[in-house]
Amino acid sequence: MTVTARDRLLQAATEAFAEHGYGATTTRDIASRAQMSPAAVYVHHATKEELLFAISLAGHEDAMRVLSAASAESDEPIERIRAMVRAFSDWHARNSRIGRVVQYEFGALTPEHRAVIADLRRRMEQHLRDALVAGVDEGVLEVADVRGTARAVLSLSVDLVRWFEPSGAHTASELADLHADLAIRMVRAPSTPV
Amino acid sequence: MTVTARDRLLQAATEAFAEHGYGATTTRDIASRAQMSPAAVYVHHATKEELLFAISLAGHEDAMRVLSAASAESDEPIERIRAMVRAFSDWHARNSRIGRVVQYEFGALTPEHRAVIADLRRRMEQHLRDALVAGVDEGVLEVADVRGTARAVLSLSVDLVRWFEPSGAHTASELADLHADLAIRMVRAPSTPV
DNA sequence: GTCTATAAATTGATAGAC
DNA sequence: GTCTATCAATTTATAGAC
Repeated sequence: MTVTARDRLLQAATEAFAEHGYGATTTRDIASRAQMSPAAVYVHHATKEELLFAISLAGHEDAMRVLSAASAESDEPIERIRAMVRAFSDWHARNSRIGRVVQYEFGALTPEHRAVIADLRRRMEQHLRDALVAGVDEGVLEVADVRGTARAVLSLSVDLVRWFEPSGAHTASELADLHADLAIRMVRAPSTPV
Repeated sequence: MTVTARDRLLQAATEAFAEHGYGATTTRDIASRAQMSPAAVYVHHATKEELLFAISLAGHEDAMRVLSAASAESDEPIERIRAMVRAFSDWHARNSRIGRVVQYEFGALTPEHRAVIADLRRRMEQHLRDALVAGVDEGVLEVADVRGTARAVLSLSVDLVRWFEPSGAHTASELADLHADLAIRMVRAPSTPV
């Protein structure tokens, strides 16, 4: 895999956006991080917003891919949800800078781009809701408010991008395992054996 | 309570920072929202960052006050934690724009101001950790990782500022009750009666 | 404490050479 | 596809009148 100028540019923009936010990031800062001139940025993307959209779309698609793969690991609701939360937290921890752009810069997208991303988000949330409903139907989960609980479970995974540091108290794996455990405790029917 | 120009300014800046982020907000935008000239902003605060610090400090102190008050409601660990999570989620839902500035613009502060805010945050987290440890000692809670679980419980309350809308599917009260319930399920010892 | 006017620097994006 | 140079607009912040 050759690292192209376009790759360097996306990497540089991701770091800059994650560090200062989209609006506060200058194209000169991006260019400097990617070791190119300010003008070279515009060879690859017409506007700064198009750069953001490319990063946000790829990030959302990768997160969705990871969530779907985890969902397919098991047919049993508890193990399925455990795998989904573990994978989602793990992804956000290992890709915390992309995650920050993905989660915090949604409002900076154009209305057209925002609609594309909103659809991806809806599908991710629906994926988790489906798993919760299946578990309730099988009687192994007890979830009074599926919509709110799905949001809460996702909050657990997503919010870590706000503070996670690889050098911190937990590795990505440790945090993912902890979150998976906590999520299961949030939704498991009391009668279910551990 | 008279609404002073300074109040209008803080209110305007909070809304602008929450909507576009600190870096992307212009002093002209703030002035226009507060119905004053661009120059009038500088009568009340020397720099844009001082405005941010004033908002962030007041927000953190108010959240801390709410958390402490809730903690004092009960001596029993489960009810204490239920009250703390309910109050913290409720505050973030009812003050979601202040919450967004408080949570997302930490990095935009000067190192000196950042240190002040970091200390307040440490104390809030410690407050919740103390309640968890007390519950474990009394045998009503089962928490393998106090530090990680405290963070996770706070994530539940904090992350809602990213998406909460008063016109949405849940009111602030409903969401706060749900989060309090979910948090208790995360930490309660299985043997404890509901 | 408010305004108008403006300084001084920085911004996103483009022109044109190589 | 990269660069240097630059435009036109916008930025934070200030000067000075009222």
